[in-house]
Amino acid sequence: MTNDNNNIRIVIIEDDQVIREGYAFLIGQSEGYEVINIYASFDEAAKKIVTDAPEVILLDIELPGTNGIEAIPKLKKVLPQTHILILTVYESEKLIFDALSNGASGYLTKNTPAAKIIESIKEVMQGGGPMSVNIARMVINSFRRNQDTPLSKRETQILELICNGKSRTQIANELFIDLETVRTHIKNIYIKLDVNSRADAIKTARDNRLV
Amino acid sequence: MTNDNNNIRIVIIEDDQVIREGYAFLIGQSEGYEVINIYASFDEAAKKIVTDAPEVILLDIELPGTNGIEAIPKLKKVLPQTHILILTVYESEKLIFDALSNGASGYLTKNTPAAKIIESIKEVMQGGGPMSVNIARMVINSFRRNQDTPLSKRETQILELICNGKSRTQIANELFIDLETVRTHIKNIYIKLDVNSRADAIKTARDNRLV
DNA sequence: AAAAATATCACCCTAAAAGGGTGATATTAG
DNA sequence: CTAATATCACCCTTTTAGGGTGATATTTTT
Repeated sequence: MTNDNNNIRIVIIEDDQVIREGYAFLIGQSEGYEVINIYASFDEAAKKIVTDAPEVILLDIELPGTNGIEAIPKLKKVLPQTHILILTVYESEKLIFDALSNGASGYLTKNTPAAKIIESIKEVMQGGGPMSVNIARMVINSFRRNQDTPLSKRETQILELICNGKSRTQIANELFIDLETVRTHIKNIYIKLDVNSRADAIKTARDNRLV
Repeated sequence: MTNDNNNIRIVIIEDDQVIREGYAFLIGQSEGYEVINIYASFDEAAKKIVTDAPEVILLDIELPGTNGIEAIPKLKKVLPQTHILILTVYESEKLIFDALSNGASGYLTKNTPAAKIIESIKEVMQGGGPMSVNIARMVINSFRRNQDTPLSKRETQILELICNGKSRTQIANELFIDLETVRTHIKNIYIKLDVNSRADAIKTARDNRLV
């Protein structure tokens, strides 16, 4: 342990005492890292964390009181420059995207070895976005379009514009085709997707990654 | 070099001869990896790649003729199970998302050390999604919502429903509030975003990551 | 405690848009 | 050569969107 103030200042918020103190010990004894404080919940951390002024927060999702996902925007509000690294057992797609859209800088699962966590802390400080490999795959898949769509190219294109909230008229103008042609395409899209409204078409499109 | 058919079968498509053969050599001499073929362009690869039956393709973006981005869906069409790893100097957000949405399984920049590339090949075979750290940050940032939105919580919620193509009536039903209340919120959203149509609101929302 | 922002509802209005039905024709791709 | 695709046309009714102007209660911030 050193008093060198070039150390990366870290705070851990994690309800499991064993994990919390385990990580604190492992990270704290690494050269260049300093665990400023550890907390069992966000609510406990809330009062003191601003004065802790951490550069990186290791945050669990399952916490008593305010859960980790909800805690992210609150933490970012008082510590905008601080990087938040999610460290959790959960691999649900919804939780991952909620965490990232709320402002998390990375997402690690708890089976991650300590060395990798320590490396990830440095990475996040240098502008990286550390993720466990399986998380990365989920994130990548969320971009991937379905390769076997029932829709033709034109229909996909029009469906995309519908997802952008464009009206038939706007679509017609944008594609230099007649309003009636747009209508026909939309009708065919509806038939193929088995829907009968824009909202349903968008939902089906998103669910099946057609856009 | 070994004839062991448990090796990971790799094809490299890369126009720079030095890089192409350099990678081929480095990967080929690694235990468990086998470079089946190397090509200078997709068009050259197209004829033979099906019989190559690679498990992983290392693909450059800047290629003569068909570029790497366009090549991805064509490759996935004839080799649906094959993982495509983009290996390029480009770090533009558009190229990254185009690559991923076209079906790439990972995205590495060319400054990546050979050892990391070799590790990434194994990772992608095991269901991971390897990315360079800076790429990962860009991908994560694409999920991140703007923290200082001009909109209130309710307005953000309604804007999200608008992005899902919901009508005022549907929104009212979903939120258990009056149709007129929804109207008022939408009016206020329009004022705050300085727009006057759903399509423009959606565009502004997406551009500013309000949703 | 006062001021500002937010969430809720009401009613005026008109033009645009959506959705369903039916049919036709030219081009393209398998 | 047949199926899919892309294009356009006209019938119809109901819903939606957007603008204006107002009120009131709650919540948040100052």
